[in-house]
Amino acid sequence: MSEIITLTRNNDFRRLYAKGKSFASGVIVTYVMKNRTGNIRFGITTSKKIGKAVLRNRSRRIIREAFRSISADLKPGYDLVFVARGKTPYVKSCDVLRSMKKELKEAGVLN
RNA sequence: UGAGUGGGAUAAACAGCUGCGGAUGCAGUGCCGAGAGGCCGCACCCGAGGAAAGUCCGGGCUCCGCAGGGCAAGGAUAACGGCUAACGGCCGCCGGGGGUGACCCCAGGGAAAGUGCAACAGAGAUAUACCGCCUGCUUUGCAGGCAAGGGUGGAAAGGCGAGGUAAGAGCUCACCGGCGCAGUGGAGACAUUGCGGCCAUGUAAACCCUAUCCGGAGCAACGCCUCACAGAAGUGUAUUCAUCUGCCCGAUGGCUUCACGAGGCGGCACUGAGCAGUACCGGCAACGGGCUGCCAAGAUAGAUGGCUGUUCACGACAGAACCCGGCUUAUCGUCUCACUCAUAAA
RNA sequence: GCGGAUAUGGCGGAAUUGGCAGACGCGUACGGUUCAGGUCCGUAUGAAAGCAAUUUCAUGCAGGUUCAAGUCCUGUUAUCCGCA
Repeated sequence: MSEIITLTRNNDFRRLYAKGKSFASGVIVTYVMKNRTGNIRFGITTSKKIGKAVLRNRSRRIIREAFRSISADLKPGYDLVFVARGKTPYVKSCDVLRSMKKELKEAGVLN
């Protein structure tokens, strides 16, 4: 039985940026790395480049919603970080879902 | 009808399913953790803004010694009267400026307390005599008088007209302006009337002077708890040191400097300078009082998303983070109230 | 949360107490020197209008004070930095 944990520490994010594999599309960038906990751990990055607070919140919500609908089909034991890009707050969540699916399949995390 | 001025309200709406955060009630005392603590089920309710923003002011709250005295230094404000917990805010009013008008704008104290600066131009810039005008003489000029006219400049010794004179000049007079004194009105700024009388430019968003006000730091404040650690250097009992800066006095403390890990809870959402309404009372108004109703975000990587359907004007600026009162800035529109001008009609 | 700094041609970077802004260097273009290139020397170089003389607009942006603002004041935008 695996559970979903939110990444909070800056350390974890740094480790993923440095050592994780990355997959990119126009709306989202995904960093993937195996961990030994047996759980799925994920985090979302929305930098100030995206825009003001409203746009950053919007990006985060869309990504979280896409992740929620896909999370049942994930293999356990991975750390994931999703980075929003400039376009992200202006697209619909199904677009994010599509590219997230594609990137996770490429990474081999998807069942 | 057109053009405009000043306020106010609103911030797409409705339905269904699902997802997220929180309060309350009920229940197992089940699960996780070394511990402080945390998590899980069901029901029902609530869940961003007019600016939540900028952090420009004023408070509350907390700690620093509960906040002391004097002189400095620094900062803020600036007609007058009021409102307010307070304010650099608001209301009223005065003065000045703009607009045909509704109305709008003004850092709006002091330049005879002192200092500085005013480039270039110009004869001369706080002082003067270049061209001039007038008189006299020994007449290509010299001496004396004058400051009206010319020219320069942002600014040239109140303005304009008349009298006056050798030529001129507030030298005299009328009007205007400004200054001083007195009277009247007003709570006051001030207005107005009378008399006297006319030498001193501008700049204080230059230094400065006057009046009033200001202790510092901030919720990563601060308090409590759990596990871990209990170290190194310096001062030597008060003439030193610390408490926002300097000096003096006073007070308190006994230590000061460096090092000081990981985590949890409270603070924190609460009856509060509270919010909404009002055919009520006082006040021109800001506002105060009365009455009625309500107590409905509270996260901690940070809650509002997704899908479906319908409608329209097709949706701007934009996300609470300790809490209030303002100011400023951003903003697609829609509705509404009062008023002004023009035209037409009555 | 608290606090500070900066913004000037294509680039770097001057401009004393407010008083002629675009100094100076780099770059670019043209010309000269050379058989050729480099070096070196000279001229031009913010934008718009105009044949030209010249005029207007230009110090991040919007206002204000002043006779006069890159400089002083207020608001605002962007960038950078410090402390906890």
